[in-house]
Amino acid sequence: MRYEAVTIRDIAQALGLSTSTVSRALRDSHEISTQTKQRVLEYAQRINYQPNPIAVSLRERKSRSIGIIVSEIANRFFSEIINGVESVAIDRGYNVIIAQSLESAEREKRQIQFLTSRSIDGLLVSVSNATEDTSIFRELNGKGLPIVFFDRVVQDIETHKVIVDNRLGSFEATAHLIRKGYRRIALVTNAEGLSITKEREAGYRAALHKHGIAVDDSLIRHSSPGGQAEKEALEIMASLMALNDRPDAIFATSDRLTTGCLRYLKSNQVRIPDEMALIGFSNSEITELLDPPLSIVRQPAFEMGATAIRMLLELIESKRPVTQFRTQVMAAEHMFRQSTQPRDADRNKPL
Amino acid sequence: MRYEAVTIRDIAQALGLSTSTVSRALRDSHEISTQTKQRVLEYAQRINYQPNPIAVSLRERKSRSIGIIVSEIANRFFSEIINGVESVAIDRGYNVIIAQSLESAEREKRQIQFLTSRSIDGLLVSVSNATEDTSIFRELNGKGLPIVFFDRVVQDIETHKVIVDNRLGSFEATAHLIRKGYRRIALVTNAEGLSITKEREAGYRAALHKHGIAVDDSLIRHSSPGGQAEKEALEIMASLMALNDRPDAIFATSDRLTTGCLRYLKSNQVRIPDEMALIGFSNSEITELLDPPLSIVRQPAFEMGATAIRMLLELIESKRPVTQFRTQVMAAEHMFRQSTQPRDADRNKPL
DNA sequence: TTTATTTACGCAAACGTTCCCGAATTTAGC
DNA sequence: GCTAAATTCGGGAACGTTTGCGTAAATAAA
Repeated sequence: MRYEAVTIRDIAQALGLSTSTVSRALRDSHEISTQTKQRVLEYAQRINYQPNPIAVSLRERKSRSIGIIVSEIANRFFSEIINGVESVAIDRGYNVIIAQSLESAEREKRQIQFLTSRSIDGLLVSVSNATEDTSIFRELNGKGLPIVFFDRVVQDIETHKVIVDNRLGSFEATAHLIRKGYRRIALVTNAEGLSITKEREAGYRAALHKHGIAVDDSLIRHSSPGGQAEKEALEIMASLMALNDRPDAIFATSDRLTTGCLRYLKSNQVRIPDEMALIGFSNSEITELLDPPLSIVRQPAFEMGATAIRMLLELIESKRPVTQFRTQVMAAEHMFRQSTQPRDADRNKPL
Repeated sequence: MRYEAVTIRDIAQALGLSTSTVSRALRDSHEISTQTKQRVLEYAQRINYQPNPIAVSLRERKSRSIGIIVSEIANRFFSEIINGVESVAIDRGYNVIIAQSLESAEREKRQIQFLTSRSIDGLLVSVSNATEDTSIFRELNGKGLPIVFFDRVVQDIETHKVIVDNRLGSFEATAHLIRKGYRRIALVTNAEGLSITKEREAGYRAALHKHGIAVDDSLIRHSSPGGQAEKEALEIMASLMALNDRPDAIFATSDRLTTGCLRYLKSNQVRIPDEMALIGFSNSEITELLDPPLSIVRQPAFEMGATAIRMLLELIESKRPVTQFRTQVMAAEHMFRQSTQPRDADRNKPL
């Protein structure tokens, strides 16, 4: 509290009571008479008493604040997640401290140390694409800090997790392309090592396999950890276009990558979908206004955030240590638009 | 701190010192011998001592955290602002607690009370478009809480502010349309009462006036406070299109409004810019990928956030009360693209 | 040698709560 | 009427720091 705040002691003195009585009255303890409670409550109301959360935190050894670390706030997917987190946190009396890793392992570590040094009660994390060493999470979790992973999880740490069904989401996007007649489908995907990368790649492979299409590893491209995804997408696209047997469709697995691919195709006047189809993961709200309207797979970010924080609060507020952990899997949503339409003429023409 | 944290007392006991000596050694006080400091520092390092920020806050009566309230996180403009804020806050050892008003006056008030009850050292605010009663800011500021307004400021509260040159930004956007041959330019703008609304409208009027075009008030439309901007943009557009003398260009003054206008035009197959030109405020990074590539006025959000927090820290860390306040004005940036091209044929054809 | 000054440290209070424990008063049990 | 139990409250410690003040030892000034 700043500016001469009114404390519990002020109330006590004014009413001729002790601080302990006032405290108890305020917390509606059974061992305070109803009339005393009445007096205290009334007076507290009148002078606008606000308990000092810092003092409470010190005493209770918890801060009623949780930390969340994402790769980047200015990314619609994550800002929607944060919205979801915030919406339930506020109701439960928690505040959320937001930090971003900006896809840097060092920055991630620094931010997490910062968060934990600020006495958070729990941590929500989606790891950066550059983190290889996950020991910090293991240590913190081992020491008793409740952690819930979302989106980009670390597999071998036992705790609650919330993810989308990346495999199915990718499978369906790929299958859609195949149904529309595309055969040489390139996968432009995130950094290797990320959980979501593996899952999405698996879905892509499964779809190809199911339709009897051989996987061409030269069509599978990963962005590098810590890099600028959008810029890398441009380079990846350039190299894909330089192939003798260039792909006829692109499946990009993140917002930034999708944007990068689209940007490349447009600035090089590659017609979409005639020369190259495009579908990608995205949570942007204006993909249908793009040229062409973009087919996307969309993640239920808000709900993911909301479930993640609920799970975290469950851990935080649990009386005894939790040993049973869940992984909540949510379905991705697909919007098929013009960027993956079958090519008008070409389709019926034999190759 | 959670999980059996190591305290200053642990160090004291281990080294046979008093807590005060340890504290002073840690803070490099001159009244502790260099060798004692050495021992303390070394041991603290070894057992990974982290000062408890809660205890420090209680003692120091400040929390080294600041609050920021914006209308909506999932808005590129504001998330960029937050990025700017965060980037300098972290360096200065502050953390930022983010809250959103979602354009609701009640929610804004609740959030601010929440923030202040969490003992923040200062507040960064961009008011919601529904707030009429600004007394809460005045009270808090009067009680000594440092406040810096950004973007949507409240005029008559004396404190630091950071805004963009809305008037000039609008003037130039409007003048651009005029130069391109458009004459009936509609202004689709934010809720009345917002500082930015007035400034942007003024710029629009000034540009028309300078070019000898009479202002037609039927072409000036405000979204309503607290409403869904994008949805309202659709309605506004419908009513503008129903006009006998419909406009030939739209100037939208916010991200959401711009998107709404574009969405309307596209879904009603109104050709842009042939039938209707469009320019709007936006901080989206993919406006050039839209159909058609969109002309925009872009605000230097990151820098705005950075300057706002610097100003706030200046207030917070000032020894004596600050009485001299500044309003930092930054320039908006314009990108003129296809959505405001002169109409090919029409332009040379007499009406 | 005596007195003043510096150096280096410890004691204890304070920040605003919560809660264990004890005590005074009232009520119940018989 | 007396003991036992319940009810209602206060004292005070504790959470982990910082800091004003006091003080012993060491050094300097006289």
